[in-house]
Amino acid sequence: MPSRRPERRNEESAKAIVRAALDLCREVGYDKLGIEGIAARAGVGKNTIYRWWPSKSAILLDGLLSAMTSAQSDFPDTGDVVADFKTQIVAACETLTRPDTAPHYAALIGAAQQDAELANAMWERLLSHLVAAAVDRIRHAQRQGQIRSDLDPDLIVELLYGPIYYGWLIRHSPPGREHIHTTVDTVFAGVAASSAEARSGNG
Amino acid sequence: MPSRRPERRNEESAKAIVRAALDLCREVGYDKLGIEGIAARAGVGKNTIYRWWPSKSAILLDGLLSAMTSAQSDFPDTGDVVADFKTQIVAACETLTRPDTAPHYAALIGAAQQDAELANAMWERLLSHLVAAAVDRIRHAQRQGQIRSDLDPDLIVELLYGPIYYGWLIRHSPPGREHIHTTVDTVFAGVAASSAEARSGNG
Amino acid sequence: MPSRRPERRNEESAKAIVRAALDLCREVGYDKLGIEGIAARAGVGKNTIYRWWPSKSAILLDGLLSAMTSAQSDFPDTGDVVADFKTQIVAACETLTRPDTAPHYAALIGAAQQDAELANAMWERLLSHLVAAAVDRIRHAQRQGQIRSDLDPDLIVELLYGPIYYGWLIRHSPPGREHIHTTVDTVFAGVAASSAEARSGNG
Amino acid sequence: MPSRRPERRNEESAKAIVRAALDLCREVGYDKLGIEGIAARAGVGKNTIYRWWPSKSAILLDGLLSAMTSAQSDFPDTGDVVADFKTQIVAACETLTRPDTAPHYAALIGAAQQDAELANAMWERLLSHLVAAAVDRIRHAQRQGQIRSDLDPDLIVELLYGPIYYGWLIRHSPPGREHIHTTVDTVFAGVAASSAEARSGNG
DNA sequence: CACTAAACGAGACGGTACGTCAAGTCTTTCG
DNA sequence: CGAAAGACTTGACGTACCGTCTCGTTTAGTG
Repeated sequence: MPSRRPERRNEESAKAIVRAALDLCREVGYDKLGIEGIAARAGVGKNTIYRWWPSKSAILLDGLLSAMTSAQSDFPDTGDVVADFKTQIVAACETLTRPDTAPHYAALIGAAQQDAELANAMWERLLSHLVAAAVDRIRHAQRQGQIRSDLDPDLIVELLYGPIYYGWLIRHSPPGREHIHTTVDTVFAGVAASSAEARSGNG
Repeated sequence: MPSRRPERRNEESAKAIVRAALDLCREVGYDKLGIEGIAARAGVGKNTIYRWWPSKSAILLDGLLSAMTSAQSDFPDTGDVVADFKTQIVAACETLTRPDTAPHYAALIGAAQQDAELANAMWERLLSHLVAAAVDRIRHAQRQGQIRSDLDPDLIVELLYGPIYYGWLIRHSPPGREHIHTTVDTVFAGVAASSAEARSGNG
Repeated sequence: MPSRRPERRNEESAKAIVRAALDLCREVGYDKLGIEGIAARAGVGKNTIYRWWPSKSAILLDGLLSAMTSAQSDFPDTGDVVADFKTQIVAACETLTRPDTAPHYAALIGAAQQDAELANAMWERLLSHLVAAAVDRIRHAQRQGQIRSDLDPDLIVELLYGPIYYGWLIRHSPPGREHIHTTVDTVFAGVAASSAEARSGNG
Repeated sequence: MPSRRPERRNEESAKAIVRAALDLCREVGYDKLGIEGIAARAGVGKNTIYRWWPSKSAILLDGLLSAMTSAQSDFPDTGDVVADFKTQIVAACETLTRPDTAPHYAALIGAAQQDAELANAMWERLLSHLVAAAVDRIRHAQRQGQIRSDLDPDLIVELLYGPIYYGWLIRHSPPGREHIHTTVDTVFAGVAASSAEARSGNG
């Protein structure tokens, strides 16, 4: 979705555009964010934007990514899977609370409901790495006997992250450290190997 | 949000407007849905729309509500809380899959990320009843000793519904019956009273 | 070309648009005249212009016509055809010299070289009446024996007006009264009935 | 207006540019003719055009001149001034009818109404020679007693060419041989020395 | 039953932003 | 080092909707 054409492109302009988009989005809101406003703020022609990005959401996605360079792929592995996930989720949830990422991320998730291409790009560039790392960590814990091995690691990721996103997107309450810890604890109580005898059939 | 003014209002036009909005939204997508299009399709003047609704999302919310008259407040209580939630969530998730509700609901959730008033209206009119009923059912199970009583019922609702919404909104995979059952089973394994000895919160 | 749709139209806006077009054309020139400028100057939305006129030239044509309400169809007939044409041509040539008509008329003639529809509209609304009146006057003089009756009246009109327009459009010298009189005298010397013996064959 | 800078200039490119301009003007019309289109068609960078010409009209003027190398300065002088002018005007009017010159010439005359520099260049490079030659021929005829010597030769040129241009630019009818001959005959009837007794100026 | 007042369809209005296009300038790259 | 290629800022284009505002025309509901 970004820089499809690797040819001679003014990186200064590109940065100014992404910066203007991020700032304006925070100031006026995603709905009132427009290409003209971004161009004016960035001191750039509209064409220069249209030349390199197909839509305002693509610009914001670029901006969001560059604001999220931390805690990406280095999933902690201390041996204690529960503690590791607490650490990781708390870190990941910064994106949902920091004022320079939260509104943009929420807006993009909202827009992605209407834009399959954006949804795909977000998955590819924003989430797939994190989810893959989490799945790996879970598999590792399963091999170590810490987690029931009959459960799909993807399901466990959903159980862990789902409540956070649900609270954030539907209930509009940003996730706090306490809340995350309780959630992770409760989920792991259900997936821990020690409770392998838990009812696994359906009713 | 709707019919705040109880004065003489043409119910035929109102129905035509809501119907036109629902149909057009499915046909052209929420983004390209516009008041002019709705008015034209409904054979109605634009003023008639603006007189009774403040925005396209308000119209869609009215339409979505009237398409969701089923399975609202009658939460089952068979004594088996796990089975009851499976039943209820499967029913509730129809909204996330039926083609006459899913796109509108997703669009509204997306739009609500930018519109606090809409978010509030959706909570009030769409979700609060369901969540309250679920909370009640959980409290009942807690009193019966089926669920650990040290857990906030709201948290449990999040654990149950969160993964579903996460899968739907973020991963864009509609929830299936199997998936729901597994999710509910796994969550209840963690919240069941029998696993009360599970670690309930370390640092 | 103007007001094709007679429906409810704001005449105040229409007047403001035509006035703004005339004024701006004089101030910045026809080439730099644009719909946006006219709209801004007239305090009007662009749509209101596009609704009633297809192009800037159509607006100017309307404006030019309303500035030329004088000396239209009342061709003088004093019995002296030469004097009558002097009177009439001098009057008609005001359009080519008055600062509130000359630049617009020149611009429209220029634009008409690239726009057959405009050319047609100008002929129909601007010139055909005048030419028809002149032809009538010539026919009358022919019946009275003042002008050779073997000559096409249209040719005589060309001989009379052609040099004026040529001087104006090609040589860019505005026609003066003396010049017009000399031209008319010289042409009538060639078409007068008294010189009927003039060589009429070709070489 | 053209090649002011005599430095190393690629004559192949120059020719390609002029050719492209002429062709494109005929194909898409003067209004839609643009520098970008010319550059693309000529396989040339835009800068190469801007380096040597200030505007599209300057390119077309160059092109038009090179397409009019015939019948320029060699005004016939057979002794019969009427026949000579018939010959000359018919030749000159080829420019107004040939499909490789007529549209460009009309476009340039139209554009010159808005561009004094272009108007000047056209007079200097296109017309002044022809008019000077015609004036010379008329002076010669006056000295020979064929034409009234009290008339300004310039006026006679206007009388001869004016009707042609008027018919072409205003009435949009290309000049035909018959029409030219009749016009010339009638004009000369008025200016011939034999009709010197014609009224030469009353009030 | 006429009268009045509103809600209605229609759509013109002043605006704003869209995405496209070309202008003329500037920079990079190649022959 | 001139020229091709083309990215750049600028700004107008014509379109599409916005939300507001008349218009006449129904249509209730009241006097």
